[in-house]
Amino acid sequence: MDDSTRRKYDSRARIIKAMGHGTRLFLVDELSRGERCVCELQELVGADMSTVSKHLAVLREAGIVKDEKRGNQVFYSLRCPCVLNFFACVESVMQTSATQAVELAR
Amino acid sequence: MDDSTRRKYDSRARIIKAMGHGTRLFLVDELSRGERCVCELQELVGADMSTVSKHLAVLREAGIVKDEKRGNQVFYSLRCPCVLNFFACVESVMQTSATQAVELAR
DNA sequence: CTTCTATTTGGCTATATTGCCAAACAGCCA
DNA sequence: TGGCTGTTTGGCAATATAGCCAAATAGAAG
Repeated sequence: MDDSTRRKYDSRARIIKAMGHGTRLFLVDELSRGERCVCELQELVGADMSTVSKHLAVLREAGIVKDEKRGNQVFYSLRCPCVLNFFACVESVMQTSATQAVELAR
Repeated sequence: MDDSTRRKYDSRARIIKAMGHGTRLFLVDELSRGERCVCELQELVGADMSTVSKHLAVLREAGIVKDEKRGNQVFYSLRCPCVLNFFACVESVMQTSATQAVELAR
């Protein structure tokens, strides 16, 4: 694999990797229902505010969410709702695994 | 977020995370064109065979690929071709970022 | 200006991931 | 059996990530 090919896959993987964490996946799912401010998200996640803020920064740097400051709050929302397609595919992978596990057990 | 919710998102994130690495994303892309044995993939990736094997193990454990031993070779193939949907979405995220960057520059 | 609230950043430790080498393993063939 | 090829596993060092606390920043309101 040459350098430019590697860069191409690395940059794409970076976006996927941003969703590859339980908390961040939860944030994306929650944002699919509309914009939320950091404090709302922090409440839902139940982690330190700084932790949630850093997760949101990862999603923002990957281009998955955007932020908008209003007053002294920051509202986050999905920039590319297509990321929700991931959920259906992941369910299908889990389904396939589960089905196969049952078949093996028979 | 309660424990069962956390587990739910963690297990889904684990699948996404498996794709969140340049080499593994490349492997999935290559496997979308048909099954390949480890030595073919190793040739294409250009890393140590053990490295490629470990990446394939990550994809296998996530349920994304399956392996089949024939003779003394192991052939890998996609178990859930829907993962290819990720590519289109990732392109769209990159497109959005690029478009916005251009607009900001104007 | 001071204070208060909301958020981000810096810094740290604990943990996880990556990629290489060497060794183990498995199937094939002489 | 012994050697050969293809693959996986164990182990290690380097690097990256996660999450907490404390400190910095920014806007709002007194």
